[in-house]
Amino acid sequence: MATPDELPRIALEQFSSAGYAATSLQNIADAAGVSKASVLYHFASKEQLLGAALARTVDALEAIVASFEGLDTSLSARRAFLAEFVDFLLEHRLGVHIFVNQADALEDVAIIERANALVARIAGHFERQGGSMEEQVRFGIALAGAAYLLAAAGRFRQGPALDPDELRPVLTRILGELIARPAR
Amino acid sequence: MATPDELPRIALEQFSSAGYAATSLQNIADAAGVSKASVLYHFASKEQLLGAALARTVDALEAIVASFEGLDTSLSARRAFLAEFVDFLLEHRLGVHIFVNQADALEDVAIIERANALVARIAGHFERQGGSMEEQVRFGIALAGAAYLLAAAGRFRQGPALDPDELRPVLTRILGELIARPAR
DNA sequence: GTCTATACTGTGATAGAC
DNA sequence: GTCTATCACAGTATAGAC
Repeated sequence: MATPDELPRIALEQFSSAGYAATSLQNIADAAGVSKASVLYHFASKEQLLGAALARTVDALEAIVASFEGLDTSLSARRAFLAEFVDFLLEHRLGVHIFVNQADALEDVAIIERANALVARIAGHFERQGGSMEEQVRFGIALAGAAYLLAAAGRFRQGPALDPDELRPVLTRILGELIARPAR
Repeated sequence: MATPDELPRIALEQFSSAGYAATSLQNIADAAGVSKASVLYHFASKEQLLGAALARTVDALEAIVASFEGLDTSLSARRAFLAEFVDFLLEHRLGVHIFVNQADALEDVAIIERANALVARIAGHFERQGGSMEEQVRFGIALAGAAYLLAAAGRFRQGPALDPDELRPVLTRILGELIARPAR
């Protein structure tokens, strides 16, 4: 039986893998070993539980965006952003997965709106730099591709699951090619 | 009021954007201008409607996989595959979006299992060529990134929505960098 | 072939005992 | 703070009139 402060983590796992709509409070209560009513004692609604599950992820994203917007538009600044961003993706992979894959299904949920606005700010910054549609596309592929990969890591792989520490340099290199290349 | 053969297309749009679980038969019936019972007259269950909505996409994917597995592992063969693949992504963007983003939420649905097996075959082919975990990661990012971008195109963009014909060369170049690079 | 009406199940949320 | 019991409602699916 899980303690109440573990509920957001348990909920996050299910919201990420099965989807918010497809995950019932009963599912979460069962996984936590408590009753549905007990879950709703700590979080007044399913939506508030989602908010609690995503709070740390949105805070981390906000910190990244704030520091990023203070930088100039040089390649080295992009590379610095990238390192931060990869760490963020690795640490908050389930939350990011929800933002990317369920953003429009959950578009009227407060915390999702907040996250969408933050992603739009990053994307806008990248677009202003390159000015081209291609830069926008590159950023979208990098974000969504990484989010998918980290949440689904191992689904299509026969071998052992992907290890975060093994993944970090690979992800940094690939995302670097996408969004922090030298200008052509 | 839509004709019955338009129902799969209408359903596909909603399943892709709002998610399968979050889309009710009532939503689909309303969008089609018919009653819920009428939808269920043509498709015996919600799951069968999903199957009809995804049928063309899975068929197209199967054709691509079959032709691809007949090829050798040269760079030119990869490039040929890529051209086919980009066309497939552009034409079936909503279906691909469902496969990528809702695959594990729908893992016990027959047509999703079929699609998962096909994607695993492509991924396995790519892995065999490169042999490295990085090749697998590159493929995952390319697939999921493109799927997200095409389904969500314009969500984070202030300007006009992305045009498929404008997008094709850009997508081909970016995915080419990811999965059809010259060997290093 | 489309509709209204209905059966049945599961949902989010609340009340109240302990 | 956790539980059982219950509420009102929406979900899929079916029955039967037309």
